[in-house]
Amino acid sequence: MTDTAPRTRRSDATRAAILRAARERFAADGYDRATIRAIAADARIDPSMVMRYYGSKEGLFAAAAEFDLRLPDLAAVPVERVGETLVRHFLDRWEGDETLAALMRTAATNPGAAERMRTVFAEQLGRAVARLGGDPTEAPRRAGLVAGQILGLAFTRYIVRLPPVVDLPPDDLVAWVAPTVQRYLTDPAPA
Amino acid sequence: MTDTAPRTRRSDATRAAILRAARERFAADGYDRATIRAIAADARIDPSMVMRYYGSKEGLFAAAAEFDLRLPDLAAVPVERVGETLVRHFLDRWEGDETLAALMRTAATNPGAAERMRTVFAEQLGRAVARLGGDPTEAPRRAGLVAGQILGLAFTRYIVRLPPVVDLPPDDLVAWVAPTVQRYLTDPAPA
DNA sequence: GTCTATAATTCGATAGAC
DNA sequence: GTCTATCGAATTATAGAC
Repeated sequence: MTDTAPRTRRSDATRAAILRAARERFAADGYDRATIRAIAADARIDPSMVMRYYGSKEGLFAAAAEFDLRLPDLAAVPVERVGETLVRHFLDRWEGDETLAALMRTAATNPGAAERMRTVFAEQLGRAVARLGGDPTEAPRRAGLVAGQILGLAFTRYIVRLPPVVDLPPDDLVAWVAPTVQRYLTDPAPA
Repeated sequence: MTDTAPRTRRSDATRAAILRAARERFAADGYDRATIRAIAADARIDPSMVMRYYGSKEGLFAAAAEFDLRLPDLAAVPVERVGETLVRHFLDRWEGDETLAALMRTAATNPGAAERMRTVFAEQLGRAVARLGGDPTEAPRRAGLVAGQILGLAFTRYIVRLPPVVDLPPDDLVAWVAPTVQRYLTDPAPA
């Protein structure tokens, strides 16, 4: 143990560059069309490095698709503004991070990514909704309805890029959609 | 012109079988993962037949992705029930036809399919919304918001298959979501 | 009209030199 | 640690026999 390279101190920079390029490519092209070769070219390294560091394309995607919604604590905001808070948070969150787009594009055809998506929304959003109080047995359903509206917004704005939705300024979007989320979260279940 | 095969009467049955199989495969797997070989195998014909009839994989998809939302005339229903009518119609429409799922899966990564999707929703849903009366300059935006909610519902229920949304009976789904669509269609624009 | 055979690519993954 | 070389598999598309 008296060698000159004491630490397992490989090129963490390379590793990070791969991950960054992978996120971009997966976001832009989805799982199938994003090739290891293209990702490696973006990261300015050899394709075989990707295999060395992440084992396989699936392993790389698993690492690239780690996603924390970073949801705020809904118990800390006035209950009548949870809808607005949540919509604005999601808009901010994914305007600055393409990972969710990558996950959506991939989940459309890849079962593993769909499973990941189910986990992310059931656990993270489910937990945030549960903290609002209310009937605990209803929390998953309310979270599911919110996910439906939020993901539909993401799909039309960032994936399909429907012009009227793309052109709407964030504030207008919040004004339109927040009441929907508010209702899914706090209104009594319909008869 | 006195031949024994007077009509360009090729095997229309084969052509239809290809189209049916293509719709199923594209719906289940998306564009990239749905191979011509698999589609041909489903249709019990040779892969080269697909090329003969549709020219290319893109040509086949274009034919398979023709999609008519078959929207009802919203001017013919009581204005306070247009939301309910629309949500119920969409649920019925795509429970019985996988083409929309195929289009969504493919639009996630294929620019041509995304363009098709924009056209379908802008033209068909846009026209239906315009028939409701109201400010014509607002119709596209309202249609876009409705598309966001509706497609999000489809994405969570049929693509990602989020359990709480999958488990909700259609009637409950209508009860929850119809007010949202109703508001996007008929409420005054928020300040 | 239908099928066989194959061309031309492209991709993920591996082996091994340096 | 990084790269060269290549394998084996899968794909779309074409040429041509029957």
